[in-house]
Amino acid sequence: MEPHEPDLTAVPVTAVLAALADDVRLQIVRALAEGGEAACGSFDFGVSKATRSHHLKVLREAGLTRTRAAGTSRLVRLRRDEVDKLYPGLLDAVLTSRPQA
Amino acid sequence: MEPHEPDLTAVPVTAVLAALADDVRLQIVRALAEGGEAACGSFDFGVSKATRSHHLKVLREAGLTRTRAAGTSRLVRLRRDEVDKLYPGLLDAVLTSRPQA
DNA sequence: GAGCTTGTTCGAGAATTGTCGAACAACGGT
DNA sequence: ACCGTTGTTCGACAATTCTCGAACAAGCTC
Repeated sequence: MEPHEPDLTAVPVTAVLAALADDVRLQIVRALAEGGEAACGSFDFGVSKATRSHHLKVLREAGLTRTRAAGTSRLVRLRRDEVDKLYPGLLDAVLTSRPQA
Repeated sequence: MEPHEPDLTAVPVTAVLAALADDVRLQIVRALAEGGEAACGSFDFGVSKATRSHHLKVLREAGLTRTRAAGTSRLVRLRRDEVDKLYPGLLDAVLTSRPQA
């Protein structure tokens, strides 16, 4: 069972935007942008682990993250370079916005 | 009845992204970016006028467009400068992506 | 004023999405 | 081998969103 990490060019731009258009997922992306690779469990934003797993799947299938197994954990990281190359300014614009707006 | 055009800084970034994360609305934004101000009726992307009106409302309430009355029509335009200032690169990233992805 | 054009608003239905608990799977340590 | 930890998957339910036709409102023209 592959993690299903698509080529970013194959993902509709609306799917990328939709992936970023959620508070929980945006918090995950912010954490990844700031802290680099992190275990799934390190994201605790007030949702159940089932919900968190769902959000990570959305991000992964939108081509925004990559996941690799590490023991009993899974490490997630942002596909920063690829996203920046295909959508220059997108992540910057989203990430530098004050978290509250 | 006001058009309800919020200050862009008052709109959550997730709402802005969600507004852009739809095919019909993205086509509208593209058309506005390319052709400047346009009447609501000029957008014909295969949806009913009720649906089109709904999408224009979403864009307006996300702070992305402004609307002004002009006779029996309403002219819509992109708030390009404001968006670019608050989210540099966002519109560029979205608009320059080939329409099909 | 009658009639046409242009848009908005009002339900309502279909589809998608976010959320959860419970069950399952894989790994590591004792 | 057992157990605890870490995640994923499976229904299920609630909420949101997209879509439409019909009704309504406002403005122009005859």
